[in-house]
Amino acid sequence: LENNEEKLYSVGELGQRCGVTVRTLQYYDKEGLLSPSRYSEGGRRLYTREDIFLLQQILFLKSFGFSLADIRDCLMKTESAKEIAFLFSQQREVIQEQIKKLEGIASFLFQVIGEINNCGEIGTEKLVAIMELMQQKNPYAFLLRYFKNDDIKTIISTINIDQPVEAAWAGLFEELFALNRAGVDPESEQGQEFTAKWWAAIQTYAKGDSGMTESMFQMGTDVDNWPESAGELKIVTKEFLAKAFEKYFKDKN
Amino acid sequence: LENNEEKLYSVGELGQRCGVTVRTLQYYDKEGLLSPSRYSEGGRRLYTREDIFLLQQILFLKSFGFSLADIRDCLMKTESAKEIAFLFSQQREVIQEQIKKLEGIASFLFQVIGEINNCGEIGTEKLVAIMELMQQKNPYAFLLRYFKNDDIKTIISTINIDQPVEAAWAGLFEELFALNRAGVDPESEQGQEFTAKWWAAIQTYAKGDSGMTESMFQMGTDVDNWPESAGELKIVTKEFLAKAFEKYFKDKN
DNA sequence: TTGCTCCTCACGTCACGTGAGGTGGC
DNA sequence: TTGCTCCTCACGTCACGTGAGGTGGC
Repeated sequence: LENNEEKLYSVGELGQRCGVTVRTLQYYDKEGLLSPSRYSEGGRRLYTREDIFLLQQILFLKSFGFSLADIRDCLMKTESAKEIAFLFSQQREVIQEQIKKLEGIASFLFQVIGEINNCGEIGTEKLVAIMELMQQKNPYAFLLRYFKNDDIKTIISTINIDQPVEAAWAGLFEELFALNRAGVDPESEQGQEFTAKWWAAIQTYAKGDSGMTESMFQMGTDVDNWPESAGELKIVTKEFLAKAFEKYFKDKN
Repeated sequence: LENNEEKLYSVGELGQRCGVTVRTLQYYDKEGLLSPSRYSEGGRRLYTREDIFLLQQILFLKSFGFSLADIRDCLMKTESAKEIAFLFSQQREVIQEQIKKLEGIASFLFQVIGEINNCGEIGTEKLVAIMELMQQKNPYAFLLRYFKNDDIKTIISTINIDQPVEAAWAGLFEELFALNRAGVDPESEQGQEFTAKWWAAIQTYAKGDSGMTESMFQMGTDVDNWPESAGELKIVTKEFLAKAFEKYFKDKN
């Protein structure tokens, strides 16, 4: 109960919000995957932000089919915000890969449906082909290498020395939040000027990352699904960026 | 060893191509999920096309986290090609939903990364927000209703009475295969004329299905990942459609 | 004080994995 | 005949689920 103490979560609270049961958290504790850094006087588990980020990593890796034993070996204790940002960008890349894979399956299904409607039949081998596509020996094994490597922290600190791109984005985000707080209209001249800068940054940043531009296009469309705890980010995205880009693209065409 | 017998798979063969072990197929048999419709003289399991389509349904539903008990109740024995086509189109819709969800997560991650680089910190609640997004109480429960309903077959037969859209696609596919077999150059006038028709059909068909257009844009880009057993479909898509659309969009801009 | 959450055993379960010992099929 | 696949028990395991009996905290 100190003064500027950060929020702590109990097993039940955390479980509910993250979609896991109390029993699961107790099990992870017993197995040494995730032990809470604090306990109440009565011996109850209290999870800090560090613990929660570990849980986030666990659930992410688990969703790609890794065993708890594998996961245990490559969890990364977070010491700086940069490290978190780095791991998040890794996760985003993996998700982008997954999206591509699913798009491949969807388009193949579409073709097969067309062929069935045409021939009135489907061959055994085409069925098998679909299943080969769906399993596709998970190409995420590289994840373990990425995460397992103890040098990651060194790599990150190296990267940090010169990263003009990251710095540029930090500046843009600062500006975005400032504009929103100042109540600037996203459709105003000032708002549209900022939107143009943001768009230019996307174009630069998305270079060589085909999924990124799409990801940014999608931005805003899914805001309604974001949970309440997204906080200011949700408001800024919905109230400012969504409106700003709507007008921006309307004017462009 | 009859004359026009279709290809049969043994446990090992099927397992290898579908990414499951022999033991798994034996287990599914014992549990009554999937028993092969034929056996060799020596009592070995032989899987027909019907069985394989059941396995396809099992693996698809399993990949969305359903238990084998749940799956057992809603497997659909396929009696007509139309039924297979219908179930495939359901699967494609679910995949499209999944893609949307992943895109939402990716864009949210991107925003959070930006905020971290800006503030140099990430709040506990924002971490939790990411996890709420990632779990998102699987919205695929409706799948069970879709598949479980015994009336599905009736529904399908009803739909079949008037389906000008499906008929149009069947015609287009027929034409596509014919053109390819006739060795028509996709970049020729005849080829481009066909491409325009195909594109128009996409525009119509994609109405109200936001993922569809994207899915079709992606078409061709992932062909290299398609397995060999995709057969003529792979060749037609790669050799004809991919080339045809490349030129088509080049000319359009 | 009441109701809810959380605690630790401990046994159960789901979906297979892993040999053990024997047969089928090219 | 050899090597590989496949067969059926049967016990093991991974990641929890499910009470059983008791305590913590607003």
